[in-house]
Amino acid sequence: MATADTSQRILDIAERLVQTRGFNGFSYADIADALSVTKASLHYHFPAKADLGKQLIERYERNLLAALATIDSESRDAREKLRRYADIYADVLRNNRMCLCGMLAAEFATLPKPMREDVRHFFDENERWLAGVLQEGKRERSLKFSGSAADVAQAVLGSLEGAMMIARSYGDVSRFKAVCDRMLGDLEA
Amino acid sequence: MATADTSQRILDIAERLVQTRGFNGFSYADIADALSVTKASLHYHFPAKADLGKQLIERYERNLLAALATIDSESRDAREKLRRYADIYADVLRNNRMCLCGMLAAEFATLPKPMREDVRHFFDENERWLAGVLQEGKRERSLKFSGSAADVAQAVLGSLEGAMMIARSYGDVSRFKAVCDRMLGDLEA
DNA sequence: GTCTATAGGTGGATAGAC
DNA sequence: GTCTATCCACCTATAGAC
Repeated sequence: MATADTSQRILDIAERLVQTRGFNGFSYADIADALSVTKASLHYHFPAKADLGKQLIERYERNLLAALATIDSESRDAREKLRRYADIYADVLRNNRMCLCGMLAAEFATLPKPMREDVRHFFDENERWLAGVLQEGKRERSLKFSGSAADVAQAVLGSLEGAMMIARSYGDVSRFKAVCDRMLGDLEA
Repeated sequence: MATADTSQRILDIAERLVQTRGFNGFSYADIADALSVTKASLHYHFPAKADLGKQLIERYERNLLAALATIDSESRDAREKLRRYADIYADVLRNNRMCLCGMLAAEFATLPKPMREDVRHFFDENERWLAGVLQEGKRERSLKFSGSAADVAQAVLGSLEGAMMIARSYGDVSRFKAVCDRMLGDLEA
């Protein structure tokens, strides 16, 4: 479709801005410039910046869950699922972006409350999916780890978010890939 | 000393603000309120916010390097050094703060250039020290890992920063401790 | 070194015409 | 739905008195 509706185009621009500059690092004026509309017309679609932020997270989570469903349906084993999950992060970084919610986690204390709950929910869903994959991998013997799947899921998520954030400071995707491959290698049976 | 000089008191307040709210999340007015002085007097000590930010990172790094020197001199083996390194992060988180440079890494794209270089330098120093400790641990057999010490150092730093950032979103230090203990356990021989 | 006062700009947000 | 015009709060920063 060449004609995405206006709200979606606003969200596209805003998403890029948050992932590169943070929620406190962009303004309605930035979006207005990029879209060649006025600030006032943006307020028609998203009355307050908090509304925009909340819908941003919710769309981001929906898109991720859809991607995870695709991975679930297309992968042969848990090992492959985990590899493809990490690839999602690498692709984001390749566009010089940070994970939307990783970025918002840093700004957590300054976020409107409704956004905070959504950020946590995003992490919860990631860990839930990861724990499932890890458990599956242990059962089928494509993955190995000690301790609970939930604990490992938290460690994996934290590693990816942290490595991503640091690698972006160096503008160096290979740095992320190295950390990533190491972690995946350790988990593979 | 009850009488720290004014510049240091300004840096103390600013440090807390950056670690909790980010560099774009506080203003000179916030510091002025906390110190009961006017904004204008702050500009006498730090003409521009970029100057304040730069000195903030440099002091933070000096303090960290001093702490690492203490760890080096007081620890029996590399295993203990690594544990105490992780404890520094846990203590920061216990004060509801994020690592100063982890925070700035998220805001990297919006930072004044001189601050960016200092942030990277901070990470470099952390990794350099970590790689030394890891190498030492391998030699003396208190630590074990595959691959290069430099690669593992990057993974460790990324894990701690990421786990810290996510745990802070939940206001849950035990979440960080769990990830941390798991990682350290894997590295101990 | 700290103050008052203020400049000059940008932030999010609203009213009302078209 | 998008525009012009505007509000008001806040931002970083400076000038100049004390």
